[in-house]
Amino acid sequence: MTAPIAPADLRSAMILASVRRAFMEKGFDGASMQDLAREAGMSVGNFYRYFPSKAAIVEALITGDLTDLERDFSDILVSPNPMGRLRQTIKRHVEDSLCNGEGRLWAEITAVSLRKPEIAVIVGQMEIALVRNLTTVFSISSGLPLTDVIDRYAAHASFVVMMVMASSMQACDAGKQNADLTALVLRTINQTLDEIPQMTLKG
Amino acid sequence: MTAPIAPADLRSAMILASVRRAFMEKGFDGASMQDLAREAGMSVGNFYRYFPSKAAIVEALITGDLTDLERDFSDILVSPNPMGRLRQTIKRHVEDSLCNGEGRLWAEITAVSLRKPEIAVIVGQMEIALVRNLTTVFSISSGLPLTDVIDRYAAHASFVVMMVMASSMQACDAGKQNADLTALVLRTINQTLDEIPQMTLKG
DNA sequence: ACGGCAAGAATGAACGTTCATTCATGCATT
DNA sequence: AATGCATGAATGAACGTTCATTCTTGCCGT
Repeated sequence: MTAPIAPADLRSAMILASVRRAFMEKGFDGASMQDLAREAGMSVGNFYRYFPSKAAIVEALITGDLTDLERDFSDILVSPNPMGRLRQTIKRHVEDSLCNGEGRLWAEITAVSLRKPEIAVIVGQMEIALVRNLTTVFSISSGLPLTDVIDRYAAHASFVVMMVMASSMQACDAGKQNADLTALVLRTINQTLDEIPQMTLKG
Repeated sequence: MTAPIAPADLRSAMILASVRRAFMEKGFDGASMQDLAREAGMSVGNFYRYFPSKAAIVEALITGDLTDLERDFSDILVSPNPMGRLRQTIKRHVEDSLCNGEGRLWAEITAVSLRKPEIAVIVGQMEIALVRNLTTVFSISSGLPLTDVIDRYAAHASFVVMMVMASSMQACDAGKQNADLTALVLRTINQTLDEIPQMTLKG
């Protein structure tokens, strides 16, 4: 049987979605529980029925992002041309995430993760998941065993992740400057992916 | 005559140096004035004789970093081979800044600058200064007029800055993973700099 | 050499505010 | 009547900031 989605979980997910705005505008330390509750459209007391503490919200938020990423990759992995699909997903992500506020959140998460070990663990899990997913794509498109790919190209995966993150954290001025920079980022990512061997198709 | 350094300025500079640790460990919002004062080895009240508010400390801290950068570049610009000197300065910076806590501070600054316009202004000035300095180096080593270089290679400069920042914000695990990643970062930076035309030396 | 004294460096308790968290209470629905 | 969801006022701790006060220093007339 499929796991039934508890209504409370659904509610929690909706709360997490609304709460992002408050965190974007004020930061994790700057946003108060009052702010979060207001943004979620409920009272402070009721808020605590869904999340036992402020720290729990932050952790749930990051964990939720990890779930989203897994979903993106499951799409990529089942596609007929995973590597091509990966490239276009990254392109879209880099071009869209410029001014949508998602970068603010990631900058916040990065800063906190370098400071708080318990957050570092969660972010570390996410990066491990990303690298595993990326190397899996590499493995499929190259035909090499996953273990070999991890040995040789894990750093390539990390590097791509780093570039995507970094470009999402750029200040958005919507000028030529940013467009040129985005182009350079995408070119570099593509060059990095070009270094992964490709399986020669048999006719 | 050289501008005399007021003792108060010297003291402020020392306070800024000591205060970095508190900000690294707790973040800009997380560190209290009591924390900062304790780290600076003085009472809270006395602390306010040197900085009128918490925001002023943050701004002074970032501005101080800008001054440091200008000093680095003045060394580079007067060297006989500015481009080579630039490469080795970047290499040293990327390799050293991995686990020394400077990345924590930059992650914090990045996050705040995406959130607070007044901080964004200061960080923006720093990035402008960096790009101007880098393009000046490009201009010298290529022989092209500065305006041309800015037109064509400002994005290259921004890109290099972005890479250096991003790699300093990586979590430090001191393993093979990080070493490989750093190698990729440095390779990419060098490739980017290779695209700047070099003046042919005349014998 | 020495007591008196102004100047300002330094202190930490106090202030008003805001924070995360809790709890007594109300309002449906059964 | 009873159960579960929701409220927002209450609580105590901690925050940034201020301020009355105490130390430290160096100079003065003697």
